[in-house]
Amino acid sequence: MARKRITPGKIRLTEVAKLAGVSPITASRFFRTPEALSVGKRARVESAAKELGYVPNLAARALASQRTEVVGVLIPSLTNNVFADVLRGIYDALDGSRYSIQLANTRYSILQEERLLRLFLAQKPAGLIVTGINQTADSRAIMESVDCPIVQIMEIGPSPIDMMIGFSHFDASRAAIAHLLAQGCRRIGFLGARMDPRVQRRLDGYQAAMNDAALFDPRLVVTTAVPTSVTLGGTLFADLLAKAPDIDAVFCVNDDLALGALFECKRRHMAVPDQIAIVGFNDLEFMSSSVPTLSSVRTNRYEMGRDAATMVIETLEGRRPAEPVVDLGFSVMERQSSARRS
Amino acid sequence: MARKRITPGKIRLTEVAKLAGVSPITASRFFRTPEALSVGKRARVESAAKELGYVPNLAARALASQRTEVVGVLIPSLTNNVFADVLRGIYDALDGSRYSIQLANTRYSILQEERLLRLFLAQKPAGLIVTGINQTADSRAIMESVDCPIVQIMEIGPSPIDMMIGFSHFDASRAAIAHLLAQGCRRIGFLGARMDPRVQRRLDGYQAAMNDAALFDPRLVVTTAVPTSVTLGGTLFADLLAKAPDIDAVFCVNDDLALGALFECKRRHMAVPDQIAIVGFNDLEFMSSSVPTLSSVRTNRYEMGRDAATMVIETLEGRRPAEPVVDLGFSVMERQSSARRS
DNA sequence: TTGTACGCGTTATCAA
DNA sequence: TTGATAACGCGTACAA
Repeated sequence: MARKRITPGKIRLTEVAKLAGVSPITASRFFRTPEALSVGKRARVESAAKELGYVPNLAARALASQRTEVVGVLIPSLTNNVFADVLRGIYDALDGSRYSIQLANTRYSILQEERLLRLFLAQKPAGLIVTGINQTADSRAIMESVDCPIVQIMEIGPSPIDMMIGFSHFDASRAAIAHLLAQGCRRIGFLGARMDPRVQRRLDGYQAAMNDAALFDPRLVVTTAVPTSVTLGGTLFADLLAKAPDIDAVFCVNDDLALGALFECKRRHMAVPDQIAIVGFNDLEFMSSSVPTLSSVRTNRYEMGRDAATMVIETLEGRRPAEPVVDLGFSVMERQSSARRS
Repeated sequence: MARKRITPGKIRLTEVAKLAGVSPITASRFFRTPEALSVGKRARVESAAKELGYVPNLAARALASQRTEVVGVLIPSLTNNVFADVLRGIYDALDGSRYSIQLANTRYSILQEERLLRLFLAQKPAGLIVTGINQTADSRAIMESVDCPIVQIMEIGPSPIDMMIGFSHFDASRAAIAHLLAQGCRRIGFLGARMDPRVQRRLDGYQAAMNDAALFDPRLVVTTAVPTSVTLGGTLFADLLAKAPDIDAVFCVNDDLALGALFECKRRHMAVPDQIAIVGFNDLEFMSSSVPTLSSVRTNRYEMGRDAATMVIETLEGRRPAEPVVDLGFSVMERQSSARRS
């Protein structure tokens, strides 16, 4: 009853070891800790592997070692430029390392996120990078019980699951409003799209700043759950003007909306900044080259991704970061679109 | 010498099977082909799995079955909006399915691509989606010897490795120039950044169209290897004006450059389209809401990603697409920026 | 520094 | 429809 499966042509570690004249485990060590081999055997295994075109079987490795070298990354959107920058940072940091990335898209749904989390964990990831601080209770419980470094990115808050890197969207938004107030603006509109948790906190920051100045008026706020776009910026700005024709400034929760608002101003022949000041959020590349240049709140997205990945690696290698929560801050980039002749 | 490793608390298939009162293989079948079980056992295994909180071990599964359910995706850039749309299509198509995605970034390097390809293949992917038709000879050889569906995306050409979906960048570019010629433009500049193979083919298309009209002049062409940006669009346009002050139109290889050129025109108080017509490429969302609206060549990026993923799935399920090469075409979106009063 | 023995958790194969 | 057996390819633990 020879119901063996043995595939004959296949190159396994055993084949490499045989050709090199060593035991399989020695060949195995060559790929993981080459410095533990004598120089002679090291060379023999190396050339044998090359000659046979050996490709390690990652599944077997993962099964035997009970771990993998993939870092799971959960982000809410692939389309959003903001995450593209974060991702670039993550890929850059992990590129030279032994770790690879498993990326998934939660589509701004924490239920979806929970599902993906379970999927990821079935693969025993080396580490995890997740977006934001609003997870389901189950997600949190799962992550807290898992034994791998986890970094929450994009924002900071109390009680990190493990580590955290980001900034305060509330403070950033409030700083943007403070800038507009300092420019002499009083009727400052707010344009928001998608309204995910971080955008919501920007709205909170706006409201706090306006309340502090005794200038808050609900008619100044226009939001929608619709995903953002430049076109939407124009639409929302038109809505805002309809509700509050006397505005002298508008704060947009992202730069696409700001650009859309600028175009809408052009269409209506409204002068920016003299008639309407505009401030965006994220400081995408185009903000500094539009006409007029657009003010925005710069956030350190690339650094966020890069450092989050680095925190994972450092932890895996036993050098846990001293500070589990990193505030990357932000800066208000004051440009022509909000330069009022007070 | 009992150096067993047996972890006690762990829930394996065996535990589930024991609780359900069936053999492990029966429990295994429940997760793969539930309809092959009798109704009674099916229910018993199901409740046992739920009760124990069983999570399948993907590494063991991959090792035993010699395959995985991940589709590898190789793209040259994460920052480029163009790929964000393609990715969204891929994720959307694969989302409901059993397959997950392994994404890697080649950074526009075919050597990097080859390295990543080897890495992916060590995981025995269910399928592969790669960008473009310019792979190294080794990459091609590797892919041709692999037994899984492979789709090349973004462009089409002769001799697909397996399947292909995209469009002709040469034709698309030529169509854009034909449009400008039809508008009465004669001195049509060309702005190119990054100059990857597909951009190069757009340049070829431009040159062919201009030669056909006996209007080609090397001074009209400005290119750089630098990655694209809106700011760069302004810079390149300024360079073009310096070399050829008499241009009456500019074709930009992407929309960021086009927007940058538009802003540069504003800065110089050059009327668009009356003095300078502008046409971009890709038709990103903002093109239709700028002032003036910007003409562009629309490409079906989302569909490309979605259909590429679908082709992989169909092939895996035994329904191989009738046509291995799919041309998604393009369309020239004629907007204000190129509407000349002939 | 190198090797022996065996387990990792699942599925393919064959038989009933 | 169900089950027994072995195999998937590698790493861990321990010994030499």
